[in-house]
Amino acid sequence: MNAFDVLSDPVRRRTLELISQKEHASGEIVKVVEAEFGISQSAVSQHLRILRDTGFAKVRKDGAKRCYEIDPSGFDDVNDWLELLQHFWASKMESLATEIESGKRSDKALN
Amino acid sequence: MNAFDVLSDPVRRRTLELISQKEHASGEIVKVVEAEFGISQSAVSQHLRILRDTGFAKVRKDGAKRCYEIDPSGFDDVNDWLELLQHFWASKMESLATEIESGKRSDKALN
DNA sequence: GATTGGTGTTAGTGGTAACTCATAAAGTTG
DNA sequence: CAACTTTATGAGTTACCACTAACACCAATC
Repeated sequence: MNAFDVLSDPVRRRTLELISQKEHASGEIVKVVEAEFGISQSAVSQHLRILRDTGFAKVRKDGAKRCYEIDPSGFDDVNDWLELLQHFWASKMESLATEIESGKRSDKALN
Repeated sequence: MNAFDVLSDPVRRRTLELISQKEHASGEIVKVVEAEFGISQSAVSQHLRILRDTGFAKVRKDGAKRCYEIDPSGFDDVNDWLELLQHFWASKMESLATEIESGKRSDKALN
């Protein structure tokens, strides 16, 4: 599954919000998500699997519990793509600014 | 449709790549996407409608042609969410770094 | 070691989104 | 104005993804 597909699900985004602040046991995440979205433990567990498989979350065993924390590497593709795009239109804005600037200069020259 | 849902589609991402560099007529986008993804003009047009409706693209009429250019405002939600999240784990990293730093200091103190 | 708690997995189902096909609308050209 | 170009829209179909239900697995507790 693609990094953008991962982020397109609101349950997964909420989960990432939770584990980005501090690590959380699976059960804690289930509690919150169950309350806010009304879905089952199984559903949450499947989302957690996706977050693991796509590099958005890391797991640590603590007895029977599984503690999830954020894994920044999952965001690399997304960040790269967004930065590339914003670079493009930023440079377009720059050349527009330059154009306006040179326009101003022309105006001055005409005066 | 959510901003993240918009970006989850590869055709829409490719389209945004195209129009972020310079404005393109609908037909030009169709040509590229048709070649790369093998989908119809209709499908592309429907994607363009989504990009319009969600604030990712702006349109300019030029006779029968419609020229699409990027609209940065669509990215606001995405950028905000990502920045918030990265802020969280960045501060977590900071406190970890502080912890390590203070650990080093303790080591020195022990020597 | 039986039972309970915590979590993950699998099979099957329903809803949604992306597609095609057909058609409309609006502009251009001969 | 008829034919053609360019783009958008609507109806209908298909594929996929998120969900539930049932079960499996492992650890803890009595």
